[in-house]
Amino acid sequence: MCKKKVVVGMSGGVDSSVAACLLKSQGYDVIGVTMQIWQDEDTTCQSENGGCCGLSAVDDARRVAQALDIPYYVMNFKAEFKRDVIDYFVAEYLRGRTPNPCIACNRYVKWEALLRRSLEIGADYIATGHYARIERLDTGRYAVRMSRTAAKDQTYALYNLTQEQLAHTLMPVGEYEKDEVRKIAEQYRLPIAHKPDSQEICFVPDNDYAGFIDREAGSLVPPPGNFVTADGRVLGRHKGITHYTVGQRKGLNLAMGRPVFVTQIRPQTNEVVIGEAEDVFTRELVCDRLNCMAAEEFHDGDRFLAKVRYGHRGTYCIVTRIGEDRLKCVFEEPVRAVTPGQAVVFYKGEYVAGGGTIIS
RNA sequence: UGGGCUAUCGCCAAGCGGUAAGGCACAGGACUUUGACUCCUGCAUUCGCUGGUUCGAAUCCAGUUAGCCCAG
Repeated sequence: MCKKKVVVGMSGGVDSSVAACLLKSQGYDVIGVTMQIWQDEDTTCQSENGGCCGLSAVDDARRVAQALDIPYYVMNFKAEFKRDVIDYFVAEYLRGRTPNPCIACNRYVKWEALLRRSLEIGADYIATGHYARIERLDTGRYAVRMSRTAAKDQTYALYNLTQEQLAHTLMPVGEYEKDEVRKIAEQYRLPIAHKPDSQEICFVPDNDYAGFIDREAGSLVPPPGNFVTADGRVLGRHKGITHYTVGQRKGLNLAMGRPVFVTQIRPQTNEVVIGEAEDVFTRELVCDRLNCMAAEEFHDGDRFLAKVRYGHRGTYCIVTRIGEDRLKCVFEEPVRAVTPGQAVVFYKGEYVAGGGTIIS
């Protein structure tokens, strides 16, 4: 018999480690790979030499691979990551939009680049530690399905994967609850069983993404401008549109006596529009750059549960085609902070039907 | 130059002789494989200044300073 070969993207965290573990016990020929995407060589070297912390992603992943007795490699994807994630991220902010780097990273780096290279070395699949399931539907199409834990569902960030990519992907962790995953990590005595999960944008460790953009884009960064109301009244000065996103409250430095929020960013006039809490709600949006997943295509009148951000519970909407690659969604109730640049993901039941990028 | 009004945390604002509410802003934390939202905690030994009356004043009195309004 010929064991299926699978490359597991290992971040050094609990989930991807358990994914590798599960696949191995399921009989796959497992290869562990950590994608080097932005870390400095220096940093990696330092911690590898056993400095004070010694807890880099690579270190942890390597130790897990050792514990599982699987081959382990580090692959360099810095160029792809720079082009498809960082440059995109910065360019979007300069345009006054709010990108989702994880979605770009998933589609273009984790899947496109890693999958290609994995196939090249003879793998049949790649696998990750995402809380999601991949299934082949009766229609023959592949789709991402919500993880068994509704509380820990990561399908939103995966809506943009292609059929081809899905056909070569495994997500074993999606069948388990989060605490089950931790238990498995403990059972197998994986060295990272107790690492905390969660982080901010991985390539902005200090969480100062505006400062990151300043360093990346330099003189291209838009200058300070006015905070205005929808009817044009000037309320104050802002630090530059890259510091803001729709729905934002904190950091405005506007003492209006009540909380106020960003309702719109106008790159043309370099203005940030401020409004009341209720002004942040809208009933419709337009998106483009569509990707179909469970759905073969989108039809006028289709009704989906739509998520407008990671962690959104979802709101039902009716879609209408308004262009070759463009859709209008009308929600059944108001949705908060629909933000250009973010993704809208459509669900049919537990399956991702598809999605697109919000443009207004 | 007369007359009046107001001066309390970065902003707004309670307080009316009994030992400084609250909101906004801000800071820290929680939550979170994006940005946000949300939640929790913190935030004036001091009330424009100087004296006085009181057991006791941000609260009463006098003077002083600043801003605003009306008159000229």
